[in-house]
Amino acid sequence: MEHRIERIKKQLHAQSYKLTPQREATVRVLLEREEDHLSAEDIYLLVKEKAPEIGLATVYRTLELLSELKVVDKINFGDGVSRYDLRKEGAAHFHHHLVCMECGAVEEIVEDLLEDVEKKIEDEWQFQVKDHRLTFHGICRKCQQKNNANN
Amino acid sequence: MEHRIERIKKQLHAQSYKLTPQREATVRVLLEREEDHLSAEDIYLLVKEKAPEIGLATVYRTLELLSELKVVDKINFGDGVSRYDLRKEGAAHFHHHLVCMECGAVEEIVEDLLEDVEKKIEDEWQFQVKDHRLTFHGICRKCQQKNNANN
DNA sequence: TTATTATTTGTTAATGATTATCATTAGTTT
DNA sequence: AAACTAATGATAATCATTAACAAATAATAA
Ligand SMILES: [Mn+2]
Ligand SMILES: [Mn+2]
Ligand SMILES: [Zn+2]
Ligand SMILES: [Zn+2]
Repeated sequence: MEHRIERIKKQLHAQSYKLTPQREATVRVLLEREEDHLSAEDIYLLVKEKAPEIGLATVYRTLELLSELKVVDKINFGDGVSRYDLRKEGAAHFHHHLVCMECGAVEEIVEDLLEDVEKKIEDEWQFQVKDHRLTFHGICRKCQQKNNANN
Repeated sequence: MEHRIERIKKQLHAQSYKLTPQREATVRVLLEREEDHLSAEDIYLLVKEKAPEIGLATVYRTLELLSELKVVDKINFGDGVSRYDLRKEGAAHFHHHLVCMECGAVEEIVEDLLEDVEKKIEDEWQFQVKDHRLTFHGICRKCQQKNNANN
């Protein structure tokens, strides 16, 4: 944890930004809830527990900044809000998601499944891939079992 | 064109919805601009040229309805608006996109590049895939050439 | 140190996309 | 025609995000 904060601090300094207490508190929340996919509002409420004086705009600003630094990725699952997702340490590409259409659960896939596809895109479409977004919509394991039980 | 409208009409009737003049005008705009990725507002302005009396809310309602019927897919490229994209006729899955980070151009890939990946997801994650969203972010052919010329 | 300048923050107001409300219209069924 | 239902258009409401701006904080110069 401290290790990752140190690294983010360095990334900020490299662009001559500072790791202010507000920014640190925000990063800590993101680290603590790494599995989740929190909205700005969610994050704001959690940061408030650590730093009650923080303002919502600061959280938005921090998340924007962390997006620029590619510390977080901003995603949209189609409900009306943006969600912020910590990049896996050292990952070149954004990880994938499995979204259950029944229960809404979101599972992460860290393994990069798109290497072959990207090669194809670069070769056949002459498009130079920098990053990707991949989400599967379907039925999660739990819901499949639940459905089978009720039949 | 007429053929596709007929088919959409049948899909609507199958759920006992009607193809009203407003809905038809909206569908016609979507067909005429099939390559594009229009926002609700964009579509509203285009429909107004055919049917000036139409209201914005009706356009939203129609797009919502067409989404339910899977005639269109609602997507979000990260600017603040939802965009609506006609499904390719008979396609089981949503097509892919290449978004240029420099000029913003959006290219479509109709070929399904994810069959192997989906098989893997189903086998190794026990997740039953119904659909997917795949977008690549990078540099389009044109911008690559432009960049090379300037070096 | 003190004065000056640049960053960052919190509060608040503004914006802009989407949704809800509701009276009106069009279409169907008796 | 009367009664009922579905769909529409105008408008107001909602809600996430951004902008504005004065106050606080940190960095730098004098
Ligand atoms: Mn994730
Ligand atoms: Mn498309
Ligand atoms: Zn589920
Ligand atoms: Zn380009």
